Amino acid sequence: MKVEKIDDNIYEISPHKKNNFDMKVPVHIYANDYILNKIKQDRTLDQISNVATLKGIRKHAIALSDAHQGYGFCIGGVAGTDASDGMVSPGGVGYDINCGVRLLRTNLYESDVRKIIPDLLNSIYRNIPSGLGSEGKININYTDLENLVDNGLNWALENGYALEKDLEHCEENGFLKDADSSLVSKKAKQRGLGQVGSLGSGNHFLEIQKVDKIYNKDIAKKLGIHEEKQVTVMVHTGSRAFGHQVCTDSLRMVERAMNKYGIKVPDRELACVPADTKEAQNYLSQMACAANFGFNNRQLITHWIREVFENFFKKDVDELDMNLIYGVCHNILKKEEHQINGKKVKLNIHRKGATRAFPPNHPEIPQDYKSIGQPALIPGTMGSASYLCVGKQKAMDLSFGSTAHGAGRVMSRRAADRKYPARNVMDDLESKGIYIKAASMKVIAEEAPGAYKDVDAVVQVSHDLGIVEKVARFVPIGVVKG
DNA sequence: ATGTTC
Repeated sequence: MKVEKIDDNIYEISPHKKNNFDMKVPVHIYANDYILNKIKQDRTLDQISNVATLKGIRKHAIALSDAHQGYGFCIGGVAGTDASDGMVSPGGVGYDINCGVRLLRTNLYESDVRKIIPDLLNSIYRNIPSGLGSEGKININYTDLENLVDNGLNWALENGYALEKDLEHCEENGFLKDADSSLVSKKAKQRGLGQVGSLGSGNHFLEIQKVDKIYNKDIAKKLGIHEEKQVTVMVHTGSRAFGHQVCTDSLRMVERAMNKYGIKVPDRELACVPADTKEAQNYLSQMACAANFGFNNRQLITHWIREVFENFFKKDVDELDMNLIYGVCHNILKKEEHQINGKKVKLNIHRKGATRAFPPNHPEIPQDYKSIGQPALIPGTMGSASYLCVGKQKAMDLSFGSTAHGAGRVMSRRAADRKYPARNVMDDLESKGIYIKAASMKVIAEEAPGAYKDVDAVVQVSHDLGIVEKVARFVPIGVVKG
């Protein structure tokens, strides 16, 4: 497979025949030498080239600077398919539907939290169920859950778990309208029922961070970030077993439909059906339910974090300025309008391990952020930095308005578990002044910083390409891992 | 990511 450098930080794989399937568009890879070398070490380029063979794909298939191998599609991938009859693929969203990140600010400083960080984290840990199979602490029945997934964050708002302004600062206002819970299996509902408001496991985390560096003071100020050492809180989780089951169910449905319609793809994991089939629409409605689960999951966790801070600092949310800066989705499919060769087209944008990064004045941006662009959050792995960026016009040209979603693995969980003893990882973090509270030692090894790419390099590529602008960098003080 | 193997 020939990978050709066509510009600074841009590599291309030209369309060619691949296992008897024609690539319909080129692959574009956004990387520097270090990242491209990492990306070449797994099946990423093979997978994104397969994506380029899908019927109805437009312009280019994209591997972002955090790309690594996933199920069917690579993670750190973006593909836009014709919204009328192009392919819709559950693997292009992934199992953790609407995994995402939100960033809360505070008016506290490192000196306010440093000494009490173990107590603060323990308290958060007690208040927010974490770990594999963890169950939320609210009691809801099937009807409640159906309301929750059908109405997104409006459910949280009505039930006293959200502020009006939380919704305004959330991608899609925390509500995908295509949701139809009557299409979701009883099994998905049953698995999700106890998990609303739980952190989960793997790379999901909750971090108390401090501002490490501000790159653009004016934009930072508009986002409520004022100086170094200001404390922020970041939440990274998704739709738990509910979304996982929706993906499993949908893959099975789509595989059956492919047999029925006689659709062939170069990799079985790329199961897909055209957008104008009932199966594609069924998947999109179920995916919307899982997305709405994810929005509410992060919202409940936010609510409980606020409670803990209120108790600790004896001040309310307003006094602490614990406002949501923004919340983004990582794994999601959206019907969006884009321009290709000067023509407006409607596309189903699959973002898998990719963050929407719309430029200033885009209609989807909240009113108070219109002039600065959509905040795009790019978390690192535990012990490394996270970034707050804003989307730029170039993102519309290069990546369907998207950027990377995180550092991106370079090593499988199993390999990391073998290579990094959890004790050593914890000692390393503590020597850097990072306190960690984890549900298991295994997760610490699997999520060792060395198992990921360098997030600074990942973000720098997006910044240098001009698809986002760096606004601020954050480093953790304390981490809760599921 | 996930009651980590339908």
